[in-house]
Amino acid sequence: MNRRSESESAGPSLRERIRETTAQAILGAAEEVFADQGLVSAHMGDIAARAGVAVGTLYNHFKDREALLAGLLAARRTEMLARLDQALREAQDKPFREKLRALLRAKLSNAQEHRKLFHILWQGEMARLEETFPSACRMPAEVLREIHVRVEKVMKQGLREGELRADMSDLASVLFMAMVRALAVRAFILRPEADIDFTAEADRLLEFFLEGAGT
Amino acid sequence: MNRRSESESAGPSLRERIRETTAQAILGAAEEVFADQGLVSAHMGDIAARAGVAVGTLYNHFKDREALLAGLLAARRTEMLARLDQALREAQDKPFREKLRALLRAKLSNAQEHRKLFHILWQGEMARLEETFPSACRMPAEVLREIHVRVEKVMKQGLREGELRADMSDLASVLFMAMVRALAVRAFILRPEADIDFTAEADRLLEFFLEGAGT
Amino acid sequence: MNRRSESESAGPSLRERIRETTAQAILGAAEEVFADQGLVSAHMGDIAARAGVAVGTLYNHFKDREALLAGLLAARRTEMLARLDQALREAQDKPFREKLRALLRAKLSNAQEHRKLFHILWQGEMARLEETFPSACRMPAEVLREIHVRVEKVMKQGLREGELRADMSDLASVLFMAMVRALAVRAFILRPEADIDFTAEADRLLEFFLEGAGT
Amino acid sequence: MNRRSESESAGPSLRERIRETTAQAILGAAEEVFADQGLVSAHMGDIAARAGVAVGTLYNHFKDREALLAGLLAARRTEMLARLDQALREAQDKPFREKLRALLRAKLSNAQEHRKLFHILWQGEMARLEETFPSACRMPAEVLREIHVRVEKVMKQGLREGELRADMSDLASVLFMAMVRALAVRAFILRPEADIDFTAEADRLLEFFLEGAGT
DNA sequence: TATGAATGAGATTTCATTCAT
DNA sequence: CATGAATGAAATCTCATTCAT
Repeated sequence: MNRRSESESAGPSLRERIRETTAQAILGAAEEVFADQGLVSAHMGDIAARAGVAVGTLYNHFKDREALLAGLLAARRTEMLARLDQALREAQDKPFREKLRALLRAKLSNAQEHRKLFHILWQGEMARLEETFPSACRMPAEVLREIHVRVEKVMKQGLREGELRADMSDLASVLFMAMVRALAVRAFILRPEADIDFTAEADRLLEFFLEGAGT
Repeated sequence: MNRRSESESAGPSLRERIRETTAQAILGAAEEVFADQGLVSAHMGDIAARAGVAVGTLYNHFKDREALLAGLLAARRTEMLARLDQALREAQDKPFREKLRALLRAKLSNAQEHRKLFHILWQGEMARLEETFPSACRMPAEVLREIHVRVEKVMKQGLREGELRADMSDLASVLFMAMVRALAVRAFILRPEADIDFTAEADRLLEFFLEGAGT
Repeated sequence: MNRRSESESAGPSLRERIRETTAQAILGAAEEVFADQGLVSAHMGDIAARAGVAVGTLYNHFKDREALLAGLLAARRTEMLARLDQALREAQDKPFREKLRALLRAKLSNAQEHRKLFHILWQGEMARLEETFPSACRMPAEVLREIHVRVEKVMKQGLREGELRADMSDLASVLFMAMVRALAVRAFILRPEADIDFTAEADRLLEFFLEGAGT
Repeated sequence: MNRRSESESAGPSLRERIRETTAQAILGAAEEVFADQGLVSAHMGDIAARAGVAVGTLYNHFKDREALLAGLLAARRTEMLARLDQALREAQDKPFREKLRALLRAKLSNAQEHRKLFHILWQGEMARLEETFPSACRMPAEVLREIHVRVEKVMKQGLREGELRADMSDLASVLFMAMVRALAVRAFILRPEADIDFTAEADRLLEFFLEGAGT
């Protein structure tokens, strides 16, 4: 791969660091442009301009438009799942309710941080982009599934601990995620400028989920 | 809409009825193609072919691509709201719980019937299509708002009747709609072939909404 | 295919005739541009300009650049083979030498007429264009083979009539075609402006072929 | 070519020898890539990769893509003409027929050795690459002309010795070269894997050339 | 001198829209 | 009104060439 002898230090060469910086700049620009203009109207030229590089440079780092999107989604997905898993680890020995709260807060906090990309992710649940992005469009669904797996695991614990009704267990994860989605959409997309205290929101959501809206 | 008033007789002239038939055929084709290929990949040529007319004909009935989409959404929106309103009228004097159930069933039944368009509608909630469809893209949001208004009205009644907790009243409508959405997406989009008994689903959803998932 | 009722006459409609005219104009322009600028440097824009149409029009008639080249080659190939076959038919009962002369004259006359395309054809024998024109680049070789078949048939007759040496029979067709090629290249390509009497040339070539250059 | 004269010692300096080695490696790689992928599809990146250097290095040795091709052709042309001239020198006092045979064998042997480049050379006879390679594309024609000069000289001797017909003398060289080309194309390009005894082929070609195909 | 990432002009192709018939 | 061929702006991607390290 590289014939160059790593002269003395073990770390990456200067050139490699520059290359990595460019790649990150491109991903950052792609995140903004894809989110601002939508998956379809985001043009390579716009992304290049936002990243401050030439169009060709995009193609030095990503095979084509789809690979760029896929790279972006993959990078952010890794971050998000790491965040969720860390939250779960930290609440490892806590009871069901605490664990669910931890998961919820981690998700909302990550969603807020990447509110723009978040847009794309939830959108991908239904978008008909198989034609335009044969492979990248599958990732949102996969991400959702991976989140679902983690939620489901916590719900199982709730069942074991007798905190959850057995007759609703098949709906619990699905509806919980739907509620989270709704709050996030409302907070980060429909009112992006509002400064919402989502720890409080999270607690109310939890209560709603467990107790229901009835008296 | 109609540039010329019917010449002499009462009803619409033959010519106008033919015109109307063509327009309906175009809308039907548009619904299928927009839903099958997505809002972006649906091409005018495809729609014309599916409708069995020439492209030019599309432009005789709709100013441009966006007007066609807007026309489609407007037509279906009218149908849907009529359905909801009829259900509400029929349950006019019933208690909160019955009214909510009626609304829910009407919504799910309509969603199933137009599952394809439904796809577009929910998608439009977040899609970034302002560039591509400056005006049509606002309609999904408007439709959601109009549904919201009706749901909210029923929720108000629930509050008055003491069936709903006051401390969750601001979330009730939002989270209810989120749950409906989740069930509909699961039933009509993720498992389009499955034959689901959504009256039963509706009842479970109601119970979940009112009682919560906790024990 | 066409829903249109052929109103009265049996012939093609006006629209179809116009369409055909455009297609011919495009093929003509393609012939000139491909020949003038080479298979690779001939750009769709140039062809459209030469044909006096917009770029998009090219794509209404031919799927892509390669299909345009293929269409061009196919059209000319048909013409050429028809010419050769007609010449052979007219000389059907003549002796070997007359037949070969007829074939030779037909070939040279056709080559002169399409001297530009001729360029492409002979070039294709060796050009490495498999990448650029996966399918179209096979046609020149096929055309050569079809000419070869006809030449070979005449040579067989020469053998039967005792006019050809048996010990050279495997080389006869190949070398004959090589000579024809050389004369044509010299006459139509290297000296395109010269006005050469190729009936005389043809007779000398025949004599050379049969008697050799030696004394 | 060489910008600096050797510093002190007589032979070329080490640095110059290294430089020369790199240049040769580049030419070798260029020969393969140009021949394998064609004059147009051969990319600088491919050539650099095949040579085991970076793209930039190509430009340290050759001004641009065309200069690289020109350098390649020039190098091989020198080799080939040297080979022909040596063969002619060795047959200096031999009669016409022997000289022609010597020339023919030298040409075929060289063509076999550089069958790949050979491809390019013959192709260049007609390729329309003036646009792409304003100057390099003239070289194949020049090479052909230089070969022609040598063939013509031998033919003159044949005329003087009374071995050649005077009435065909203007065609003799052209048709002889055409025949050689045909055999070489057949042997080295259309059947590159076949192991052909081209000394025998050469003798048959000579006989055909002198005696003709007729009885 | 060697390196290889960045550059950007330019090529092909798509498709909403127009308009003569 | 229906038709469908023509239009051409706009998007993606390629690759020869440059130049800082």
